[in-house]
Amino acid sequence: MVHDPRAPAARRVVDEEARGAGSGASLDDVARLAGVSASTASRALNNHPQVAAATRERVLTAAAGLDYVVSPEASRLAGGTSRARVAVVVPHLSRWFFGRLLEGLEAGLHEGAGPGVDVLLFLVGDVAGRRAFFEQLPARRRVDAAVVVGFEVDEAERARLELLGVHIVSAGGPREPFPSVTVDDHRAARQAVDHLVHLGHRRIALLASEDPADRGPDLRSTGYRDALADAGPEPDDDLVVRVPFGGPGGAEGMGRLLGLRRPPTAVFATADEIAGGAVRTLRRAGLRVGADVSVVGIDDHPVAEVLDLTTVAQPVHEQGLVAGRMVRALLAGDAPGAVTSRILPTHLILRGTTGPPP
Amino acid sequence: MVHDPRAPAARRVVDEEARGAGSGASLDDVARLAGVSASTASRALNNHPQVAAATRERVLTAAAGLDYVVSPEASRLAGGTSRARVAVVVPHLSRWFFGRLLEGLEAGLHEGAGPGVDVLLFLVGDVAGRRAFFEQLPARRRVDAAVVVGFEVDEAERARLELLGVHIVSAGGPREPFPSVTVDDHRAARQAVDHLVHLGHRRIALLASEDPADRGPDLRSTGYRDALADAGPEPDDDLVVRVPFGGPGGAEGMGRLLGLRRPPTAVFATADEIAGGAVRTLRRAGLRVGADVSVVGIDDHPVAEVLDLTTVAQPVHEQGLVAGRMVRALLAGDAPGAVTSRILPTHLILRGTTGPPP
DNA sequence: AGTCTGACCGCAAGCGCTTCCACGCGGACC
DNA sequence: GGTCCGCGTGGAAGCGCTTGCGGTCAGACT
Repeated sequence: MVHDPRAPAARRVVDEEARGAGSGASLDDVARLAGVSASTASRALNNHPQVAAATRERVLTAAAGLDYVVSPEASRLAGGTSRARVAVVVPHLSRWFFGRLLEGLEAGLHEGAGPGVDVLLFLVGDVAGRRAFFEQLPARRRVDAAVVVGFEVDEAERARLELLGVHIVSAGGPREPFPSVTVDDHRAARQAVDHLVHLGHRRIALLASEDPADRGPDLRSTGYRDALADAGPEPDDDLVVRVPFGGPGGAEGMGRLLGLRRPPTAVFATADEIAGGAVRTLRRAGLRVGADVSVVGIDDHPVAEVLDLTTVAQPVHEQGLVAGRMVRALLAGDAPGAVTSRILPTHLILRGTTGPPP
Repeated sequence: MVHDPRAPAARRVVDEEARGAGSGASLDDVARLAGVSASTASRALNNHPQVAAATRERVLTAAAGLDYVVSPEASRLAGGTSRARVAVVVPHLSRWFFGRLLEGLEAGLHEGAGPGVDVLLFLVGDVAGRRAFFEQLPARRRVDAAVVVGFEVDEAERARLELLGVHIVSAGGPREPFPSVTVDDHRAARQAVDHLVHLGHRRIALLASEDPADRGPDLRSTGYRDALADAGPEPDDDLVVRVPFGGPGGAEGMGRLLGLRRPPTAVFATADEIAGGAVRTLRRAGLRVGADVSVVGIDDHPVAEVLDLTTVAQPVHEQGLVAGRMVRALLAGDAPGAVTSRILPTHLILRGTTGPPP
């Protein structure tokens, strides 16, 4: 921003430069070329029924010839209809889960007819970034809806958005009091651990992400705990290992477990990516995965297929899809209360990394 | 807000509904509450030096109390400073490469001080979607710059954007006549294949993605061909297999190679994800990867680490980062010619899936 | 003491568009 | 043959903000 009052011209020049050549054609130009008034030109361009076909044609031609594009600012400001804007807030993008979910979200947001929406991307890795998002959003940008992916929104944040009239939906995170779509992580973990129990395992380890932000209150860990509690084996804290998210973390955690006096016969990892690392360590140690030691993960990440990893699949793309539809419903005027949250089912996929204990 | 008793009220109501509760506070409200004129309020909010500290304080307090947020439309329309908008155009999101690159891009776009930018996400999977993007962009939305990730932009498309004053930069795709950042895929392929050649392999297969859109004109394949041509082994079409991108594709392609009368002793896959599938097939077939058959990929995808896969790493995050900086330079007024394209280096990472032929 | 200089502030003019209203006009009607 | 009607159009009023310009004071000068 230039404060010097003597420099209006300068600012304009900078502006032009910054914005590029920028077609300068305005609605008035189009109207003039078509020999009509701006009002008529506007009506013609907006497909108003009240303009004569011939006139409309003339206006459209003029607009095309001038490479005219409406100024979205002016249009929206003047009360014209304009595409909705939705913010997508994600903590990561390089993890498969988030990318995949976003693909579904995109599909859900654009499916059907309608005017379509613009998607604003906000990558808020850490808590600070998240807080900044919720504080800044109002300050300068403005969206009609926000979908948060994979993390919990606290009440204050939600209230702030609602105050601004921003719809909010959550996908792939914890259950929320507002429209959300997710899976039952607690149950998914139980499916995984129950499977190990049914195979006869008693010493089952937990390999969990140490990042508290991952999957909110760690339902997958409590699912593990509850499954064990029901099954009989008394908990052994040595068998619970927390590691950084990802393959290297899993590999290192598995190493620690192998160093135990009484190593586990099976391992439940809270994510396939962690499980993958564990598998690698086991193989390197010369152990046969699925025979000497069983490993099960969650997600059905592509790596699971490659590793022949038993896992509990969750419908990631679909969570995004459903969330996208929810946003559209909200944007169409449905009351938030009328948009029902959904919990999508998960299911065990049997592959080669699990088997009875040796 | 005064309500005209007649028709306008109806419009307003619809608006309110569509936009949600929407705080109604306008600049005038703030000004009134603070006991100043709108001009002064505006200046105070925009940190203009010409307002008395006490006044500014009063305005800020009023604004906070009213939960006031500027209307970006009005602000931008009136010539106020506003954050730039950049479109990010990607063909996929669930693939690691794109997500990872976008993380770098985000970082590059937001680094340093400056006003920051808004990122509009466009997911254009197929050619039709891409075409639609380049045609639609002008129609309704408006961005200041676009970065295309991982695909080629044809001259007509580029010209269209330039006409509209939209800067464009390319990342992770082919080299372009406009600012772009990428790696030398041809060279990367050579690094991989040369490695196999140096180990003594003569029958080296190519496992390539069949999607012609992947990596544009398939430089990795030609890199393979050229490396072989230089090394001596005469080309054998049986050893060239094209498969759908991904693990399953790689697995199936490897199966085909294994069925050959004279199977290869080494395989070069144009992506780690494909290589991963190949490794799986080999293991299932009871072959020792790295001893009986060597496999090398490209990318240094996380799966490579887990599979202990030899690969040629490319700096994905950094490509995004550099692209983001280029956009900022362009937005700051640098001429496109002054922003030099970059080709980032790749390097071989030796792991366990390659070794001398049996 | 009179003038001058700034610091602060209000006025008003738009930014480019949409929409309400009024208006002219030709045909359908009695 | 004069109304009435409705279609197609232009005029004008904003949407909410920014900013050049000019006015109003308080001190700081001479």
